[in-house]
Amino acid sequence: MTATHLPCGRKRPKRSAPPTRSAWINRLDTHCAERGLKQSQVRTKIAAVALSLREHFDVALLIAELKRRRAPATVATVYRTVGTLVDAGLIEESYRDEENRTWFERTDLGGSSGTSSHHDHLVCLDCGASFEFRSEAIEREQRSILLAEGFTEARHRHVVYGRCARLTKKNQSP
Amino acid sequence: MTATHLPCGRKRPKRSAPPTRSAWINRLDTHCAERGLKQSQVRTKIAAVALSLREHFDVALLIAELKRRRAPATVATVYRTVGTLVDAGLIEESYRDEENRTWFERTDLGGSSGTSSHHDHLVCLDCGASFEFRSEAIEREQRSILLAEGFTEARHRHVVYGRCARLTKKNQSP
DNA sequence: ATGAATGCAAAGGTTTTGCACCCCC
DNA sequence: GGGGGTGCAAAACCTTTGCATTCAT
Repeated sequence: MTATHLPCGRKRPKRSAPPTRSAWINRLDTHCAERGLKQSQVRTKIAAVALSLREHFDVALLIAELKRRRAPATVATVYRTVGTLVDAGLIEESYRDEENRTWFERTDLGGSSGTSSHHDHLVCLDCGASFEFRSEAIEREQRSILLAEGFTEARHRHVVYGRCARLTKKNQSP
Repeated sequence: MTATHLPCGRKRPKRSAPPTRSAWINRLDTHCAERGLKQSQVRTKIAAVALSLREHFDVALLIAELKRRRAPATVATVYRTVGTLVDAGLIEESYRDEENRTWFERTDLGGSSGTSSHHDHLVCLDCGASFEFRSEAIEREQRSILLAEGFTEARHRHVVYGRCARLTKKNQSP
C-alpha cells in the first residue's frame, strides 16, 4: 500500500517517481496534436505542477500550489486544463471526498497509462491523508459479482473513510 | 442482490418491506424526544414519504414525490429533515452519483438499524438504476487490509459505475 | 488571420444558512 | 410565550460556461 498526503507520521513508502518531464510532455504534445490543440505555456506549467504534486490533489490545492510557485492561473483555466490532462491520460479522477471535492492523481504513464495500476483508497477523516490499497482478491470478487449480474463496469470507486494510525494530528501542506 | 430504481426491465427482486408506520414513528418520536425536538406534521410527512419510496432517493426525488402527493415542502426543510432522519437512523447516506448528488436509502430499522445490513452499489450509467450487492469476501478482505494498515473504518463506499444488462433504455419514474 | 487559450465574471447545481413567521408544548 | 420548525431568499461551494482578449500557428 502506498500513502499520500502526509501519511500521518509514517515514513512515506517508496513509490514510482513522477514521470520524467520528457515523458509526460511528449504525451501531452501528442494528445494536443491529435486534437488540434495549440501549445500553451500556461497549460504546460499547470501540467508540470500537477504532476509534481504528491499523487493526490484537488483543484484548490493545485491552484494554491501554482500561486505559491508564482505561476497563478484562473480557476476556469485550471479546471479546463485538468480536464485535458485527464483526457491525455496523465492524471485521473481519484475519488470525491466527503465535502464533494474531486481529487485527482497521476497515472502511471510509465506503461500504457491505462488502468494497469488501479487501486482504491483509504481516507483519514482526522488528518486528510489518503492511502492507496490494491487487492486482487477484492477485484476478482467484484468481477465475479459483475459477471453474475451481467453488469459491465465503466469504473468503480472503493473508498474507506476512517482514522489512520496517526502519530500526527494535522498536516496538510504540500 | 437487490435492485432499486427500475431494474432495467428485470423484475424487482424481493426485499424486506418498508418498516411499519408505527415502527419508524416510534423511532422518530424517541429520537426527537431525546433531543428536545418538537413534533411537526411536516417532518412526519416527509419521513413517511421518504420511507415509502423505493430504497434509494435523492433530495430532488423526494421533493418531487412530496409535491406529487400534495404535501410540498421547501428544499431547506427537506434537507434539514433528511439530516434528522439520518441522525435518527431511519435512513442513511447511500452513495454520491457522478453528478455529485447524494442518494439516501432506508435502513433496516427492523433490527438495531445499525450497519447490520451493509451493502454496496452498482449504478447504471445508462438508466440510472442502482443495484445493491453484498460480498462477505470483499468485506473480509477489506477488514484485513484495514487491520494490516492500522486503519479504523468509519464507513466506506464501494460503488461500481457501468451498464446493467438493460432491456429498457430509460425508466426513472417512481 | 484563423482558431485555440486565458482571464474574468456570471451562471449552474447541490446543499447550507439567516431571518421572519408559525406552530407545538 | 418560549423555542423549535418552516418557508423564503440569499449565500456557500465546487464546477462550468460565455465572452472579450490574447496567443499560437
